[in-house]
Amino acid sequence: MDKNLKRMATMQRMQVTGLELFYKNGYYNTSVDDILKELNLSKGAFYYHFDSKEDFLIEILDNLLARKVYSMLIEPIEGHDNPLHLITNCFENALETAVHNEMDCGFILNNLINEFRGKNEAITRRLNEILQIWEVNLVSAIQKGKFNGHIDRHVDAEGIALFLMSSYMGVRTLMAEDAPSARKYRFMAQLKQYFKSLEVKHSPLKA
Amino acid sequence: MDKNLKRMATMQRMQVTGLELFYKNGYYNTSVDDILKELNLSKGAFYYHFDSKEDFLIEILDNLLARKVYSMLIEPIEGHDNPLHLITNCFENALETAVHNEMDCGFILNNLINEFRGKNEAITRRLNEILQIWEVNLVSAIQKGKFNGHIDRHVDAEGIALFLMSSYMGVRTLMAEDAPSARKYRFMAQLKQYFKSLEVKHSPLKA
DNA sequence: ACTTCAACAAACCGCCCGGTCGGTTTAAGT
DNA sequence: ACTTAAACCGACCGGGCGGTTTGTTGAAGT
Repeated sequence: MDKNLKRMATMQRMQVTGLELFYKNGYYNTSVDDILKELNLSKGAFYYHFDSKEDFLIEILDNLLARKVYSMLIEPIEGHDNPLHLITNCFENALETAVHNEMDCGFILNNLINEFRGKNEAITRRLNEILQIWEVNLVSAIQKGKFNGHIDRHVDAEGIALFLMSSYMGVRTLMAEDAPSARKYRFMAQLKQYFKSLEVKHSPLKA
Repeated sequence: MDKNLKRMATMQRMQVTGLELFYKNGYYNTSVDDILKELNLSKGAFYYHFDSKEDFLIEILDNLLARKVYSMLIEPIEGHDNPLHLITNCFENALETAVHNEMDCGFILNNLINEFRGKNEAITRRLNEILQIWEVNLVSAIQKGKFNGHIDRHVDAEGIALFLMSSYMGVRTLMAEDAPSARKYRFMAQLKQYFKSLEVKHSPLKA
């Protein structure tokens, strides 16, 4: 179906620039016209493809944001290597991407969550679902590390996951404000320091 | 001057509810009318006391937010005790306050920074100033701890401060989303774990 | 008693946004 | 060549927002 192809292409274009502008300016401060102006399209085109601005956002969350989080933060930590190494590399790459992003506006999931909290239940739930998927995968990676002998058996996997998510979300906000490269470097150093305390304790007498 | 007293009282009331609503709904999604409706005041009263909505916000940042951050996050870590203990207690209290806050909407400084990034230079600068004051005080507390022998001399004070600010900002966002009490508990446990790795290394042979 | 002015009320203005709708173009099917 | 429907255009509407202006009140000063 050629028609269907064009339809999908146009919808995709709209969603991509929509996500960009929502990221840059927030949802409520981005008008539908702003998005359409960027694409040289009209309002008729928009409301032909989407029911409403909110429906548009939901499509973006499911089609683009969820996949983005998965490919950048979840998929890289899958595998059977030491999860602390996997997570370190994953964060390193994610932060490096942020550093090189000319217009870094922080962690978009964090921004959207803050914007919709207490204002739109449906959107908030969807955003939290993405967070939960991230959390679940972190926890299971850590537990796998405990089982495989990479991580101390006594640590709290849920606690570690929460600490990782918190610090990542926070540093992304701070990196967007000032000195992204320096802050990334400092953050990664402290993360490694924290991870060292989670490794299995080798007998000090044996060393 | 009785007049001046009343003037100050009205302005204070406006600022307090203004901060509340900006915290709950964000700045751009809170209309001046919303604030005035809450106080049964008119727009005339508002624009008699303040030049604009932006001027109003700046007054709030200087008069209320900066002091709030100082009293909750900076003043408690001043002193000559072990700064790791001081920071632990400070975070414990700050997070406990958030847990008991019926309408916790995360860390307001984080929310405002995300909302104004790339949109209002003057506001963003003021918000960053508050962050910097926090950072400077964290750094100096840690350095004092290094000097006093509470903290390992080889650690990077700026890195620790950044890591603390990041994780705090992040966990406040996550606590506002779900399971605040459990998340606070888990977070504090991991923070203590991290802090352990920063303590002065006692000779293992001596123990 | 009269003036003065801070303090507030309320109507109003211009702008912008989300959403609608009738009309036009494009292209596939026959 | 004609039909049909998808894809798109752009003027328009209702409502809400930030901000202004004009008018009213009430207490202090003389």
